[in-house]
Amino acid sequence: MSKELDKIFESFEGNRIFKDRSILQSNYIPLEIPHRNEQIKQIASILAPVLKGEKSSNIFVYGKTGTGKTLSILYVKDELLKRMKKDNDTELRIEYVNCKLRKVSDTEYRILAELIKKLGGEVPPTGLPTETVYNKFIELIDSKKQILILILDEIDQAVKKISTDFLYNLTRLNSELSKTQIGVVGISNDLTFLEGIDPRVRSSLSEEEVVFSPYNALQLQEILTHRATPAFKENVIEEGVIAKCAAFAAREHGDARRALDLLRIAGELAERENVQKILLRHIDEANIKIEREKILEVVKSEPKQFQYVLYSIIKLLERKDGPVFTGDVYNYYQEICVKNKSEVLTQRRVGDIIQEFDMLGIINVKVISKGRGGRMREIKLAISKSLVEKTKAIIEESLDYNF
DNA sequence: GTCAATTCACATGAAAGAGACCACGGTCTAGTG
DNA sequence: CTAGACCGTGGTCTCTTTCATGTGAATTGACGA
Repeated sequence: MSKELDKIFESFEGNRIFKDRSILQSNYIPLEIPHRNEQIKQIASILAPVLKGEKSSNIFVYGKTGTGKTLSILYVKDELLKRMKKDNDTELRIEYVNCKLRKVSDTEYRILAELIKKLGGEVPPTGLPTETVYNKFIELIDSKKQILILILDEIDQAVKKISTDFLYNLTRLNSELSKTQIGVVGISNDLTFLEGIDPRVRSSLSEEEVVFSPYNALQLQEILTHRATPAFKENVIEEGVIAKCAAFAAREHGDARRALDLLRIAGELAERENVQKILLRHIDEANIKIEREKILEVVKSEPKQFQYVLYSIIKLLERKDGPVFTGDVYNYYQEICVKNKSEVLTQRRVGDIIQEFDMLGIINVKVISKGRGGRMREIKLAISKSLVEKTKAIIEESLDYNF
């Protein structure tokens, strides 16, 4: 419904750019997935037995972000469900869970809770022993004869946060079920993920493996064209825009999601400016905007202590050229805490916080050794000057005492 | 001059604590007949 | 007698602290040429 309304509003508001914006959104599942036929066929043939009521092999899917893993799996899922015969006595259920989404499911408990919810059960958000939740899950799925395929997206993240026990339990689950059989599809961004896993779990979990290699610029270009044609009105894209988008994303290890985001944001920018076409410069602007919003959003939502640490880094780097080191940051951070009458975290913790900022791409961190001078992190900012100023302003707002 | 041991200033890991949140079951209270 | 309020216990979850161990290269100092 809302999609239809979008269309209506867009055409009424004198929109000159978009025909159907939703096509460029990352959760949109297109009818065709270019350059992934091989993988889709592979997955489909592995999962095919479930149509006859037999258990399929477990699959492990690798590939970096934005290479179409999730999309392909969901596509196969839909096709399978479409072809499922109604008269079959064993039911087929396929459930998808993203293990990374914070607040949704990044612990064993929550993944199970999420699954139970999808299967129509009910489980409180916390408070129960995990054991109970397991039992409830087993009870729920074993109530009738069915085949269950669990798609666990970003499973590497889950294991990092939980432990491999979870996977072990999962693979062992089949032996505890009498009527139902479970197949697991694990999706991982990390190609080396299975290396550190218990061999028993590894062998049962990755009976089959499917690899998604990154798209190259040419393929990205085709994908973009494929989506842009129905999404935009005719002749609103300047020559070379698509190519530029593709080039940008190809630099980011062929991330198609990124490319689509770029194109969509560029479109929105053009629309807001009320110009007729998406120009090349809109891509640049979109690129900056995505970066900027991502980072400012993060900084805003980060707790006070994190902000203090980041502020220390910014201030210290402002004062002197070249990198700063863990110790400097910690000292300055302590000062800030004292002056703002806030509690001071231990150095151990601050070290972790610094590393988290690195992961977020706000700073660049390298561990260096200065010989007898010790071993420490070398910290540099990884964002543009103007963005730093903006970040600083945001943090200063929440500071009682300004420097 | 050479080489291994030492040393610095942290990094990195593991474990456990604090405090918020919550479910569950039992007990107490107040309202009802 | 019963429904709802009110606890106490035991669970999860996140953020931290504590304790322990690891680490890369400049520095040191013993050694031999």
